[in-house]
Amino acid sequence: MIRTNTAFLDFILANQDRYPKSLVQELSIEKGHKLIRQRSLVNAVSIINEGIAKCYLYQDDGTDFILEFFGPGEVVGEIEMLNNEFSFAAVEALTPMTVLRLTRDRFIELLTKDPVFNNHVLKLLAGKVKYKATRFSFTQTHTLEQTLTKMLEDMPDLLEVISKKDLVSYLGITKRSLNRTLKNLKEQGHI
Amino acid sequence: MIRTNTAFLDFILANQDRYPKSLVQELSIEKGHKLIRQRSLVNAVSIINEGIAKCYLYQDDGTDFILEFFGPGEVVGEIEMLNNEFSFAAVEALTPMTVLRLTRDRFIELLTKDPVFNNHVLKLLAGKVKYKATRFSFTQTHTLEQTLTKMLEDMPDLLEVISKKDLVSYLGITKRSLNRTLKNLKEQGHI
DNA sequence: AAAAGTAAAGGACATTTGTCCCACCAGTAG
DNA sequence: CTACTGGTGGGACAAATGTCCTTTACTTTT
Repeated sequence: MIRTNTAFLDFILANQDRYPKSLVQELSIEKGHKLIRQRSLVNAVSIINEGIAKCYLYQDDGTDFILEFFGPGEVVGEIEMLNNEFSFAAVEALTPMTVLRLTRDRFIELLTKDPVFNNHVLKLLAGKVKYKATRFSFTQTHTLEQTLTKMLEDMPDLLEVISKKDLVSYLGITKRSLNRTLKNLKEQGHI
Repeated sequence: MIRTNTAFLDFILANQDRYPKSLVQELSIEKGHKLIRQRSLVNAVSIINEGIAKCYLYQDDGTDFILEFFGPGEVVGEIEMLNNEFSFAAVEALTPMTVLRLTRDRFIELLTKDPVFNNHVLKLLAGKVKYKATRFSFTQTHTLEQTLTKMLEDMPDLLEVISKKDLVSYLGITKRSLNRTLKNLKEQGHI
């Protein structure tokens, strides 16, 4: 549920000496800081080194919808870079983070000149497609109780790591529904 | 709602002479035929030239969930190819189709040797991510009536092109709910 | 045209989820 | 200490959606 990509992070870290500091900049991000704002220009790609971020959309009606939780190795901003469009989602640090940041030019350069880097980006995009597809399919065709049960099986410490507020946004439901369902699961002994 | 990618199709068609027939094979597909089966090996990438296909997941409980409708220029099988995994979704022709098919090796070769081809694939994946993200966010945070209203605004001939059965799978709802909501929209004069 | 078979529409009720609101508790400013 | 604040949990009811089954409409057959 918190997505990671150690293969890519390892690759980047292993090659960091080949990428001068000025081009792959290591940054610390405070909790709550936005790596990307919605509907803004994105001019850098960030690879998460440490920490967790949420990637979410906010709708006209004020509700947030969290698409993914990003952990180490996940990449942020590449979609906007490729599409040459304003960001369609926002990304915000849920914990203190460190990220490796590539400028737009450097990202494009690596993409065209380093086939291994290019392949990592292709795979990572394919992974995002697959993740969204399976997650939304499941969420859409199962009740909240079924979805929550599965999430808690996959990640027993879910409720310690992700705030209820964020969980609510991730599932696209209300606080009330989450509380009610958690209560049911407890009464049934599933938690 | 039916996704297309004319830029990519134009590029492929314009370069077809450079790609020998044996390597970019043009195929006719009958309505109902599956371009990809779920949980199977995929050894070719298909670019849709004409016709419409549905890309869907089937779950354990027997329900289908349609992820996207693909039209001309959309690409099928590239995700499995990149991830080197069995297919996670199925793709089936809704109309008679023609597709341009690349073998695995040819796809990899173009990806590594043709930067323009590579860039098209990157963009196309980024587009799929964005499409899924915005669509699911909307569906999850709006009622069926709101979602249907928007779909009918975007595509007034929706009900003529897509069967109710497929619409139900696309929205992850039941036939009953669709009928009820359509009836309401008619009574309100929105259709 | 009548009968039979099949798919689509919808009524009645059940379940799931949302809305509104209140009670409770911890922190903290006055 | 008191009063205010923000966050959390949950009761009561409303709305949305699903399940089950009947009715309608439309083919096909005879």
